[in-house]
Amino acid sequence: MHLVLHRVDGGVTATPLTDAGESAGEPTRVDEPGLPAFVAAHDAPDVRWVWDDTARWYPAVLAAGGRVGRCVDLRLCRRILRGALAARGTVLAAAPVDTWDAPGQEARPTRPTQARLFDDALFAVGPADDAADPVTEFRLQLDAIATSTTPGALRLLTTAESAGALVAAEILHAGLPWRADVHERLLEQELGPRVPAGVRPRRLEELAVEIRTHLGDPGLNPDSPADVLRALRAAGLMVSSTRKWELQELEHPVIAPLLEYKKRSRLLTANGWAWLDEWVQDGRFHPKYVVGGVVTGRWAADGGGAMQLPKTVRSAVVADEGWAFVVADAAQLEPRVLAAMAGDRAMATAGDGRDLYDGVVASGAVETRQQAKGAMLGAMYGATQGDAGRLVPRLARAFPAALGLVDRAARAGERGEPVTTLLGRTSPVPDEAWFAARNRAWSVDGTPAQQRAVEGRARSWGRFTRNFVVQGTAAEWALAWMGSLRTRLATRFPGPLTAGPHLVFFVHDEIVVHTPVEHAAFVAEQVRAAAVDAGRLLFRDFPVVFPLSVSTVRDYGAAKD
DNA sequence: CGCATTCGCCAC
DNA sequence: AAACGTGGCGAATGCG
Repeated sequence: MHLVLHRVDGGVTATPLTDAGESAGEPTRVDEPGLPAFVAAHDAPDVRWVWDDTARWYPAVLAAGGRVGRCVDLRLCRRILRGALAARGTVLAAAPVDTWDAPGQEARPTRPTQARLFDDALFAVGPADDAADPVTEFRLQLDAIATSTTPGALRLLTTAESAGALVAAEILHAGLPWRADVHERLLEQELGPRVPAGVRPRRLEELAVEIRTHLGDPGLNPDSPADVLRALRAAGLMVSSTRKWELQELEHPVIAPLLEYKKRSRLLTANGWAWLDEWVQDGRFHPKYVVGGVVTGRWAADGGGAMQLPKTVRSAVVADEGWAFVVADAAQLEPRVLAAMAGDRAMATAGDGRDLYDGVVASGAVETRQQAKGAMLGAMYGATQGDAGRLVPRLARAFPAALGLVDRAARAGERGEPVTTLLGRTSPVPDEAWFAARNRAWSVDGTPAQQRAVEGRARSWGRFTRNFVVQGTAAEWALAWMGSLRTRLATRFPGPLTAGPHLVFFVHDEIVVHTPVEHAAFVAEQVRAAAVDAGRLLFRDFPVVFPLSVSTVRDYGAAKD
């Protein structure tokens, strides 16, 4: 049973449809304020809410203490289906571009102007009517999935993506517990007492003085790479940039304070007092995830740098009194995903019951874990040089199926063809200029220089498609993992979201659940069970395992990584 | 002056 | 020692 929500004539209609998309009764009219209560009254295990954009509908439900079990996020699903190679021959694929192809425009709480306040007082303006009919769109999508070449995979992908949208909305709502006092103590310790924006904190100023002294340049601005580079060269140091890894190699008294300055300066600018003021309210950081925000299907984050939360500040993430965090990280997720999607039994065996890189060493392909890791990442990223590049051929001999899969993806990309993830998310193809340049280079008046440049660009696109298939399928595994965990937790704790264990953070292959201490063991068990679910959903009975490292901690900084 | 680009670091 | 994927973000710098 589906209930399709639609804003029309100043209110909301809920249209019941069968699973096949056929009418299952008359639409019900609800007024906007009554929507959360309506959703609460009608949510059920067999109900799937259909709406244009989860971020536009779900926050009000959550704010009222409600939640839903399942949904279809039409905008996210449209984007997947529109691009999917497997749905290329469908009516949807041939339909002209319309508003469903536009990015989401969730109701952003913009500050109303005086004029708006005046209008609102007069007319009590609610959200505008929806331009497009979600029932029509939903049926178009059902048809696209059913008539695609891989209906099962696309059904799973769109379901997982929609579940992801629910998770993202719930994390935004609940927020990550954040102790501003702990964070402030850390800042004071690293930088000195708090200073106004634009003023260099004491510890940084001391380091700046040291740097200037060592370089004999009293006017040096250590925040200016150009300035620092000039000064380093004037001091006789041969460097091509001021990057950390390059400076680390040098022997000079300025290097230590300079690296120290860069490290602390980064803390100040990325997660200093300004960040704390802007992003932490009432003891919570509310990460706004963008589901499918990365081409590969990975999530992105909008503001606050949620996907790049430095290890150094994670100690400020402290569970509420009587609560704990269950932190779980999928070990060597991408190579395991690659082994499974390629059906590479040798690689699956390497990862069975142990660290996968240790297993690669045990297979005899390479000598050390470090080599195994470097070569494996190199194979998935397309390394051609250095240690990794040299070792990739040895992996190719040991694991021909897995390496063959990424190589085929790379070659398709080099030809300008799309590639797909396991469930059918499809890569973009290069723009017209890419093809035009290629054709020009290989025409009768193409020059060798043009041909070299074009080959370089082709290899670069090939590295993108090589990685796309693995990164994108790993993102699908993570969606399935979170989706399954979410359902498991909701089944056991059906009340308001934040009254029981709930997801509060996610980074590609790692999740954090905030839970009452007494339920931590149950949560840890469910997190592991959900990982098994995800493996089965994607790879059925292929013998690949997805081990997790799970820790129960009071603060995120204490989690094993 | 605002906007775009570059540099460099953070995460996976 | 650094070349090998996906991103966000902030300060400095370049440009119209």
